[in-house]
Amino acid sequence: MAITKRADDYSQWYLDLIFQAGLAENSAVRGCMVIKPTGFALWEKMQAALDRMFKETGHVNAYFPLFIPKSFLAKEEQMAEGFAKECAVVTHYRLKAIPGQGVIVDPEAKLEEELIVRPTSETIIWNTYKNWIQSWRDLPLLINQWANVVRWEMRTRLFLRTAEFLWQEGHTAHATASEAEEETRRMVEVYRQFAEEYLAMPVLVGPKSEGQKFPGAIYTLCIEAMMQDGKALQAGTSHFLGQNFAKAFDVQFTNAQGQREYAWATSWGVSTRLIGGLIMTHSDDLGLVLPPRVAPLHVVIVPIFRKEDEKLAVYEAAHTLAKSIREHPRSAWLNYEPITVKVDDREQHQPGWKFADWELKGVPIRIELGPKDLEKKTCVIARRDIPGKEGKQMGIPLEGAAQYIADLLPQIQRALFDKAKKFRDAHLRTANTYDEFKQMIEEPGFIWAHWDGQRQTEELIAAETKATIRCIPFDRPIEQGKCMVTGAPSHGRVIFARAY
RNA sequence: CGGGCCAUAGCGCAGUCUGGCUAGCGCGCCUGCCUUGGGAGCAGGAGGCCGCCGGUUCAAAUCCGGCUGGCCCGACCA
Repeated sequence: MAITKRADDYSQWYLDLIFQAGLAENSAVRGCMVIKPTGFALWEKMQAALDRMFKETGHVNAYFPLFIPKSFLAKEEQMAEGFAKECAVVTHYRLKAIPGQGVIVDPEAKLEEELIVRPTSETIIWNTYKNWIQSWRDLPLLINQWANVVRWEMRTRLFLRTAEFLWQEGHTAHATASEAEEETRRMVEVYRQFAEEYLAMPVLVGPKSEGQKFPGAIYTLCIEAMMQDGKALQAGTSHFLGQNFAKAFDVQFTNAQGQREYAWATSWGVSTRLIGGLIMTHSDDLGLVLPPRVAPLHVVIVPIFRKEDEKLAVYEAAHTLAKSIREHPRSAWLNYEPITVKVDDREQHQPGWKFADWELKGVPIRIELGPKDLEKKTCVIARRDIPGKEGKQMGIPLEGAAQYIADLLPQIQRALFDKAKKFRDAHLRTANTYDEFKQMIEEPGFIWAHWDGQRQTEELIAAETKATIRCIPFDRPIEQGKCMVTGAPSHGRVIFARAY
């Protein structure tokens, strides 16, 4: 029943929380999860906000096939190499029923060319773009897809790494390199904004090292977040693909000067992994803590009463209050969606049980309403981000409660971001020597260190310490130094950490 | 793919070593009473092919053989 404490076993806490809050569970299919209604509602909130931001930056949605002919994957060499080891492959198109033995794969029904279940859609999409792009006037092509993808991972963890996951993948085509690079940068900025303003999750933004970039990319920009155990989570990536895919799929257009050119590409994505990141950024030993801007339910009202007449009066007041909150003027801050409220009228549970239950579910605001409050025409408002007595405000007049809540939600959002940022910054440290680094990496957090820019050096560090370069932040200080391993010159520190 | 462990009620487990009684416990579920301002209490009740197949035995959850599924630890990863 009780959730494992974070301090005792962080990963067990994470799993306990997901099961008990009812976000997801393991399915009958190895490595694939069932996202339960509560978890999916969270995903829908994220989708809605992101989709809006994509549209505001000029993108439109489309949908491409789940299956990709095997030969497509081979056309872009780096991609084939990067994903070959984790692809699900469809080899047959039919089963055969054998009486008494169930079904077998019909050996007669072998596909001429195997189909890959998409691990990402660059190949099928660029194969399609070939037909869509002829002129510079067809560009830019700014398309996003909401989809599921499959990567056959050896070891999986709910939300963070599952064999199948939900995501969005943007795939754009541009007439010039600089336009595509601008797009790459624009979209990582959209992700930063989403992570920080909706998920209240502070992130570092910048390129990945050569060794960590996406297969097939010229470079990869990322947002990188720190979890409460000090490990890094890659929360979103935006890739500049150069002309790699245009060349692989022969996507050429005629420019304004009448010359044939290959198109320039970007791709960018975030996934249901963000739900894992959200959990590991804010939640506590009592359960989930949701930032108001992505919380499917903002307010829950717990009625308290003894006798039948009290019950009637309390319920009536609770529903009146709920109505006043729902009908409160909408704000841009919630994308003009209403504040969502639920009156917890479950008769089989007592108030104390309900308090704990809603804390587990992460609802940002809980209102307690009982006979004592009704006498004074007030209510008690409790903040999820400040558990216990300190987060309770007594004597809020029922009249002004809706306004109070409308004001409180942004404060909670802000407090969550500030707390997470304070934690992140407190766990950003600097190492000057490799010995110092090795010692520091055993403690939670990120480390700023000088690196010579060489892939082999990063690989050596990873092999010896399990730490990788997470990000080369755009806003890092310019600082001349020497690589902590090789002593070769470095023009600035990069961020190292152990990662999920 | 290497190493370790597990399979008994919806969930978590005991029982297996040393074969034998009606297979048990906690949580959850159902009914009723009582309670409700931080995870209440009492009473009654439902729920099992003991993973599957075979063997030993008068007798198997328990011993033996095989199979299947799952979990954990390592190498790969959004």
